[in-house]
Amino acid sequence: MPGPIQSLTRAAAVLRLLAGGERRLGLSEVAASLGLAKGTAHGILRTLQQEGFVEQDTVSGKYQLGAELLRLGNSYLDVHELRARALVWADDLARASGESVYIGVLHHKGVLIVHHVFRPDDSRQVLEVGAMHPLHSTALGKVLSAFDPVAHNEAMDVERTAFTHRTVVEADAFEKVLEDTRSRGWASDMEETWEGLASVAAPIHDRRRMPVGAVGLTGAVERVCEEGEVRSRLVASVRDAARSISRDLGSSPF
Amino acid sequence: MPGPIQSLTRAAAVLRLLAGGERRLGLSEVAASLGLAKGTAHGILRTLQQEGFVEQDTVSGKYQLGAELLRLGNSYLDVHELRARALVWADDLARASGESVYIGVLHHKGVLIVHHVFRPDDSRQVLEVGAMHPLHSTALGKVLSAFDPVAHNEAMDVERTAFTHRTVVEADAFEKVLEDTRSRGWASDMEETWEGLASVAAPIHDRRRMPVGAVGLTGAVERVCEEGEVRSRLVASVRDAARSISRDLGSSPF
DNA sequence: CAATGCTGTTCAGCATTGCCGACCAACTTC
DNA sequence: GAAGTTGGTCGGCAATGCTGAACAGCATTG
Repeated sequence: MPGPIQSLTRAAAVLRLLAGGERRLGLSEVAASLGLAKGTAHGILRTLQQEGFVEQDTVSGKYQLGAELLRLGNSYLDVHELRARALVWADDLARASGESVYIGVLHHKGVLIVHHVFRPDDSRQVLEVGAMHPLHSTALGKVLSAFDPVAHNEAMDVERTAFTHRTVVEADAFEKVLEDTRSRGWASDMEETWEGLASVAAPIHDRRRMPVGAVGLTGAVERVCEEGEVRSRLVASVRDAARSISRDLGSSPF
Repeated sequence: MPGPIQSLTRAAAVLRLLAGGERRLGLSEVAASLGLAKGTAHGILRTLQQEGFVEQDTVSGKYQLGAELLRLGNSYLDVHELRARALVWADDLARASGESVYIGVLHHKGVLIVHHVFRPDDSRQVLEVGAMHPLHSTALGKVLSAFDPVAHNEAMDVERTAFTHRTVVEADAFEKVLEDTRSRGWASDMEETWEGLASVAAPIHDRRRMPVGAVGLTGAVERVCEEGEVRSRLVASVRDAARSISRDLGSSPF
């Protein structure tokens, strides 16, 4: 395979750098962080700014991500077939379970949330579409790691940080979890990522029976679990939703 | 000002092209649409793919936008100061009014929605964050056009399409609408964009009293209006919210 | 069933392109 | 006011990436 275009990979690195740090970054910081000459970095930033991918604070001169990225990210969702098919099923699942519902796909050693339905009550919640969740500690991540070979490799490679004392970190133990997930067809997360929160998820397959994503719900452990186990009613709802979406995508049910 | 980087502007054009068409595009289509040699287009696409900005359907070989854009768009929202400050106020406004609330900023001859709170009932709604609304027919757009000189120019330049029979299209009449908006400090949209929907919006100013965005609500014309006029209670709520956000941004209230 | 149009992809040669690093101007901070 | 910053610019060199043609895999077509 021929080499990639230098200026493009550098521009992508700039965007990722800007996405990483919370605050705005100056030209010199960008150049130094990426090991580029100031002139080079400036050329890239100037072009990205003209295209709307980057904005410059007129007073401080520092740079941040631009609005065009939001627009393009939204367009991505529009063409995303899995998401489009899953919309109504996710809604039903949220209604039936009373919990927040997430749909995620594998992306860059993590789970990218492509759809999120709020828990159907009036509590204040923040939308997590576009956010990344860890592969090794969430129900969505475990499902992907168990059924998608690529995700499996990435999950084993990545450093599995312990978010809580219940997080499974050790390789052998984690592999065991994935085997269980494969055999029973769904995964759970009992306060392994966030204290007090539990989640359940099941895999979504496409027409060629390849795993393309996962659907799951998350909620307070007191509501989701019973005697240390996930309520079987919720497990059934999640698996039903996953099957329905898969069928919508053309996967035959048998 | 020195010239922009060729390959970058071309890559941006590719992304915008992919964002425009609903369906996936083939290499040849991309190359032809942009007037590039096939080899050139392929190099750009290949690099964008490696960076995750573009994905290729393995079976058809066609290209579509990639997941990384969603992630970056999300990061954009994280850094967006206006949005961060406005979150709670938008929530309160939705609660008080019982309608969906939008926050928009000027972007590329339109209004980019950076925040959207669902109408507080159980109806099925689609999140419009990242979507573009027209400048000349929505309340948000009119507010921006009235108070932001840049938006004003763009609104006058752009071709104002008539979405409904009530849309104000003609230049003089539109200018009149903007003057009214300026004098009373808020704008409305009575079925000028979508049949049956009305909206109200007010401007948000930053610490230097420059207009940086707008906040508004949208709902069924029967609920929002009364005897052909927007309910004054809703107008007051929207303007209060706009003032609160502006104050949060450091704009002095007098 | 082969011919013919597609598709995406590769490659080598050439000159355009954009990278580099020094330089400049405008602000802070001593 | 000097010595740091900062972001921004510019000329010259060569590495870079663009071009256009040729390739391989697939469908549809004659």
